[in-house]
Amino acid sequence: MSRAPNAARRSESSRRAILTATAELCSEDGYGRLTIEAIATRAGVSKKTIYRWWPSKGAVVLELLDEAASVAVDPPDTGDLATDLRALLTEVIGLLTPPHNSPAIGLIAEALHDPDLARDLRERLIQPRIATFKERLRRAQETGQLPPDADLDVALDLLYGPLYHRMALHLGMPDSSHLDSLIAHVLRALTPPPSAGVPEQRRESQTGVS
Amino acid sequence: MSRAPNAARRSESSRRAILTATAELCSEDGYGRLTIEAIATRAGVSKKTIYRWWPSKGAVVLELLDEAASVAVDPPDTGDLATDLRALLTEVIGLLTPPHNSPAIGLIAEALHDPDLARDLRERLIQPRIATFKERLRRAQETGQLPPDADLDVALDLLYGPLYHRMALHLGMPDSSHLDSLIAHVLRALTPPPSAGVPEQRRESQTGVS
Amino acid sequence: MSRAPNAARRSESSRRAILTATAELCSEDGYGRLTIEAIATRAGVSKKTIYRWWPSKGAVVLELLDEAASVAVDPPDTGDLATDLRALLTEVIGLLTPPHNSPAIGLIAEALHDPDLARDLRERLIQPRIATFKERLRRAQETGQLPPDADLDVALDLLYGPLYHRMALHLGMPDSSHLDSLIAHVLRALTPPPSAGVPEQRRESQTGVS
Amino acid sequence: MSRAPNAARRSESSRRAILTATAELCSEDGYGRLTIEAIATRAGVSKKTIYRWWPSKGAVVLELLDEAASVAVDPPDTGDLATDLRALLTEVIGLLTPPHNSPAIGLIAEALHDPDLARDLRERLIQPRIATFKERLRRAQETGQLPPDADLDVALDLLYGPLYHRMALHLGMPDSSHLDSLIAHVLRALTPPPSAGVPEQRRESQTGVS
DNA sequence: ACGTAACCGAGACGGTACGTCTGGTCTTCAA
DNA sequence: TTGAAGACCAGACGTACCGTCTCGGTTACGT
Repeated sequence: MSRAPNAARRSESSRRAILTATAELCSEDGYGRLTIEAIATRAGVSKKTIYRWWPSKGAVVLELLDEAASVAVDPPDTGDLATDLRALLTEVIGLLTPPHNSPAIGLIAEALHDPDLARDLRERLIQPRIATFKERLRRAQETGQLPPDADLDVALDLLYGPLYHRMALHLGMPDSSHLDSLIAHVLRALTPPPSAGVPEQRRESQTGVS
Repeated sequence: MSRAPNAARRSESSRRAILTATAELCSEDGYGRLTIEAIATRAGVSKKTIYRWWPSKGAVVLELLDEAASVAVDPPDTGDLATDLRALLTEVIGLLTPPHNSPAIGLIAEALHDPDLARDLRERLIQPRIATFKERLRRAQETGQLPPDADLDVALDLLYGPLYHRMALHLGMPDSSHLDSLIAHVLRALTPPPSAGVPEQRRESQTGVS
Repeated sequence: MSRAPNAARRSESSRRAILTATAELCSEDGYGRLTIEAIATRAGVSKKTIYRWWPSKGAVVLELLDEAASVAVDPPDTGDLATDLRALLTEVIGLLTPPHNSPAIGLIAEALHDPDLARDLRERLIQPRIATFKERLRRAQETGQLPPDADLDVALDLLYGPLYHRMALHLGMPDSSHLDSLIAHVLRALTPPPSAGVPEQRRESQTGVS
Repeated sequence: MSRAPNAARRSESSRRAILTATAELCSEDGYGRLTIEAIATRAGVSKKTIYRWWPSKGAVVLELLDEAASVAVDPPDTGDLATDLRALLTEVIGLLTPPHNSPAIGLIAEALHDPDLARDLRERLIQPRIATFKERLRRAQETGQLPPDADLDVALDLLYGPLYHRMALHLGMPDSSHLDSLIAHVLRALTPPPSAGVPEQRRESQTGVS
């Protein structure tokens, strides 16, 4: 019969101390070494206070990333699709490229056997970015940079997929030219079978990249 | 100054018991609940014996998968590229689709913060499959199903990437039609910009898929 | 510099609720399981309110016993000393014989490492009873049932001592015949060394018992 | 399904370290401040190791006292009963008179709400001393210092009772003259109603005390 | 009569210690 | 002289209460 704590009376200073301590410890020792005990000690906070507001250390880190992300709800829009996709992918590459032991990677690892955390991760971090991504593609359809019937879900898979693939298998994130090549391939895949002048349009947008 | 154990005197029956126990426990409780202690108890083996031959529980599971995989070194070759890619991807989908709590997923999760395990995983399980995959693409180039300058690394990223993407974010494995669509898109991406009869060839291979 | 609360404004209903809840919890789970938190919850009272008026859970229980005790200030006096001593001892036996987990015993246990509580316990529960006990013996001296120079402190020790001895070591409270025997021995101890007809006097008083 | 640990393989050095640490902490901070955690830390031992062999901190302290006691199985026997009783009682007074925060008192307090510990305490510490005490009285009966039908259980109650009474109520241990007086009274109580030369014998023993 | 002091409920907070768990190492003993 | 059995150190886990502390709301006194 554990009743929910009263969020109104929550101590913001404790919350801040916890997130700060988590960030520090995470960058010092890596997500793997991160411990609720250590967070509590570093933050000068009772373990109970952490457990009161978060179900697991993963949830704390998720909130940390959530804050840090400060999601740009509006997608970048320079007018050139490839450039904007590059920007979006580069942000994710940043999250998945550990200087040491990335919190994002740790979070994904933990979510792999914690369905609750997985759901939170998806809802709070991933879905907003997916929406942003699709919004940009939708604009591209409006401007004719992409055909109106292009499958945006496939685009999502093809563009983000490689990053997770490489993360999961420790294959190294794509460098700048890999990235350009990937984007070019995917844009080509999304264009309709060659019939008329559509390809020219695509080529124009690619030209804009260089 | 820990001396290496003498592999020649290793007890094969212990090894078998350990792997069997690991398999059982893994399918009963899932990788997450798996414990060296539990393996030792179930296998009737000392913990020391496990630590003597494997550095971590991940390594045990890796060996388990390695055996079970008995990789078909030769790629499938029905003559139709899309069909064969489908077969290759479907195998991976099987590994990444947990009936319960897949050992493969657990292994990937653990490898995310264990570089040694990651290396072993890559060398023993992943690279052989990548080689097989590329071998099939190379044959496709020889038969003209793919252009000779197609970037096989990009193909790898685009085809396997989506699976890991979906695994990592719990988005659900692609179903049959998703898969067809992905393969079709990727094959289109790999063909050169429309100039000659190549597109026809591609369309043929797509027809073969349906 | 915590100022003393104003007793005049104290809420009697809270006090009652706290004592009632304490009594219930004590009889349900025993003194050992009793916690301030549980009392507060059961009584529908803030923990602060308890701490405002009592220094410890022991103090609450002490007040509970104090109320329940409703000390008979006047000692029993049937005219027969042994009978009256029996009555006095029987009351204490009742307190120290747990049907379950006696609050009195719990209180004594806690007082063993809480000097403040020990003092309160002595002053509020014990001393009045000792005074009553001695008052009865004094009357016995006046009526000649005890010699005028009988050592009343020794009598106290000899009569109550066995009860605490048995409580402390879980030896079981004396039954009816033990009790008679104890009283008889102690009365004999208090009589002066045999010189004249004194023994007869004692025997008379014993006869009065039947 | 917790299997019992194998006592044969128990580490004597750990056991010693634990008991030593317990003794130190007990005399430094008192029984009340004693903590399993602190014992483990001080002893350089895992908490698990303590819990493996003892059910509670009380049990550890009990074993400590048990060792320290190294009970003299043979009762003192100077030939004078009162003198020997004095010696026996003085030993107990020593245990129950805290220089600070006596382990024995803490143990008794804990046993008051821990029946298992109470049983152990009785069997390992108390009963042997009771047996020793009664053995001395039995010899006194043989030498005629006590009547053959003296009730030894009553003697036990009357002699040890006062000590526990005073301990429980923080009344202060009896000083030397109190003690003499108590013993004298009890010996008188154990002698039969005056009829023959017995009193002389008693008086002799009393003389021996002074 | 009305401001204000202080009690009240509620419960979040920093802490301490609990007893359990798992990981990896070290010791013992039987074959 | 190996290897099964398992005790050991280490320390994080999540829980239970502790006693302190705000926070509004509500008496009830004192001016």
